[in-house]
Amino acid sequence: MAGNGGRRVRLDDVAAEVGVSPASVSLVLRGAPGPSAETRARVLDAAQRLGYRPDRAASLLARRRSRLIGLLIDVRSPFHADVAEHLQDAAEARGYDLVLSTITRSRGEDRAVETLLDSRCEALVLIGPDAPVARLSELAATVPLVLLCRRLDPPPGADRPRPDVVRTADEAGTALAVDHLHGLGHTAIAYVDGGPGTVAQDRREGYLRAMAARGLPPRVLPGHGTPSGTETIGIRAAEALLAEDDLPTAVVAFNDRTAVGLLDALARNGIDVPGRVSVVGYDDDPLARMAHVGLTTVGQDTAGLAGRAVEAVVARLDGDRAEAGPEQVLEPYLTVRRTTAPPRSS
Amino acid sequence: MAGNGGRRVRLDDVAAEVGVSPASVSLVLRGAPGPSAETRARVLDAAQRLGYRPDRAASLLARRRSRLIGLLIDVRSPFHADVAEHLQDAAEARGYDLVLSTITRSRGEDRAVETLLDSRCEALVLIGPDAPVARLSELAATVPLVLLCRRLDPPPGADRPRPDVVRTADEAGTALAVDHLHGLGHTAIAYVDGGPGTVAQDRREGYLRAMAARGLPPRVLPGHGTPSGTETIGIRAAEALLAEDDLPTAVVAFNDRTAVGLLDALARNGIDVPGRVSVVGYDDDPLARMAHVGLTTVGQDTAGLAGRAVEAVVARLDGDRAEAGPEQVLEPYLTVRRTTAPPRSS
DNA sequence: CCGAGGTTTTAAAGCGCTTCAAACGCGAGT
DNA sequence: ACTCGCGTTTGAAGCGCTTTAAAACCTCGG
Repeated sequence: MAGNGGRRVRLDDVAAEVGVSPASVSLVLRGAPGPSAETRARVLDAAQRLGYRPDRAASLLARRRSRLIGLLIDVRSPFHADVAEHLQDAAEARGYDLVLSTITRSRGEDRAVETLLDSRCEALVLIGPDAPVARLSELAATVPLVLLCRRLDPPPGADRPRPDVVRTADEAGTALAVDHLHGLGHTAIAYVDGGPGTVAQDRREGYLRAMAARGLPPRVLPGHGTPSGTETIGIRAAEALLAEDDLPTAVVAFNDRTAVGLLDALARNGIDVPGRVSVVGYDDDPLARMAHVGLTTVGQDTAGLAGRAVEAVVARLDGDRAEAGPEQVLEPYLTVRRTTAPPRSS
Repeated sequence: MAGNGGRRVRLDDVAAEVGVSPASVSLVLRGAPGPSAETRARVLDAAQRLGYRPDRAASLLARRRSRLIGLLIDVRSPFHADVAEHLQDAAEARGYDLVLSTITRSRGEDRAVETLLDSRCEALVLIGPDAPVARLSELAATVPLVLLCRRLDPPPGADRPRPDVVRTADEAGTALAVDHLHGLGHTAIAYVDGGPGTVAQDRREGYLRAMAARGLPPRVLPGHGTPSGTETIGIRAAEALLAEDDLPTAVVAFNDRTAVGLLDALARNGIDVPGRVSVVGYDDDPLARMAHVGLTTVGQDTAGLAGRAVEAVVARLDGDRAEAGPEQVLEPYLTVRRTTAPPRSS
């Protein structure tokens, strides 16, 4: 539209065009009450005609409140991307905006968080951060903080500031997987672990408890030595299983990526899935949904997680809650695809 | 550090603490020349002690130039993430900062670009945008624009504003793949196409020309009907190949994801790779690098692309170039992994 | 002891927008 | 006619930082 050669259109330009004060224009453009219907129409028209676009920096600076929520994600994770999208929507619905900052090889969590703080965020949402509890508690003292998909363990002293926590019941997730397999008739169900980290802990714990509850012998394949939750772990696990020549009829993996590694190694060795071995993953990664993978997996309610996170933020910011609310724990769900079936009728 | 209960520390607070003017503090903090060594030290110390963090919005607003480059990416693409990281570094080295905006399901290219414009970006870099040439040309009239990995075809009229273009020679990429396979002794080399789009066009063209140059009969498997460049295309292609019972000894895929689909479908049907069929992908996706995939693939010089893009931006912004420079075309390179081998000797 | 010439420091004017108290009309009430 | 209240508009004071022109200070040679 504006094929003008010069400067960018400012609020004042619009005001001048219409013949009202900048104040009125500002009110109209933000839908604030006050201006009459006629003024509204004229301002809106002029703004449109001139191709006016408000300057975010200026607006941000002038506003008393920024209504900005900072989100820390790892841009490489599809799960994070998914949550981010839902957060975006949920925040918008509550009149907030999202600023996101991603961690990269050359940019750790701390730096990314600093960026967010510098951007006038009123609250922070961190998805599965690695930072130690002490650091998180310290941060929570500075700014309302929500931890997504990460327990706070061990909890900081009762007098220490404490972030809100929204997460999935990961214990229940692996239990769900065991349930499903047991329901199909499996009894020899192994588990591929995902390394340290609270999430991996919970999932393993859930598996162990579910097995115990059914009187089944657990079998955990260690997941250390490689980056947590990667394909490599799955490959190693498959190799270990094959070497021992003692295949279970089903395997639950910590993670979809790990499950995919497992799947691939099994295929290479001519082990039919789900004919000979059933496999269940965790995360409902796009990877799992890929047509040729069709991995049965445990999914998390990303929309729900996002919604709760925003609610927690709003409760602190708009409500009067100064303290963290109770931990919010959502239930995972099982998506059955093509990698699970009853054990071979021997 | 700052366990203070109150407001955030401002520039003035630091100034007051040290006993100098805010102006001096500003100068010191930005490393501008002027302040004496002693003042520097005292200011730095105070800033540190008070835990001062400059407010980006305010700083941005006050600065004459924003020195901000807007980057449009699709957060789901690992390739984009990779480029973004290099761009970050390259920009920083030139004294620029990156603002990134991602396209999502509910947020098209246009909206994402608007966000960038609202953020005071002085220039925009778009990675493989879908927008039509006319729209891009229009945008280029508003702000210096760099197109990454996307030809401008057909070129807008000579009098129309024109973005800079930095891309990989995709024709050369598939030619490289054909070279490699032919060098190994393959002559029956098929190609799995990737749908419409300039990139897919170039790659197909490169394949066809390379085959023709060697007097080999081309064989293109169509890639339409499904989202461009996905696993599904590869699976369909494999099925088509198997149905015809006329397997080539090698296949070049438009894309790594497509190649992976192909690989998987072949494995399911007991076709050994690379024993019976060699496969080459394109993109050097993390997917391809996964240990159990080991896909031979054509890679792009992401660091180079990023560097050129930033150079183009700087040339327009700091240099005096008002017009777009010549199109920059970088050479792709081949990474040989485990999916290619000489054809079965027979 | 003065002023030139250089180095440091600072006052003050914004950047483009929001906000809030105050001003302004205008018909109703007295 | 005069005040009151109400819906609408606006002047002006910032938001926290940068920047520039000018002031203040210093060192020296004359």
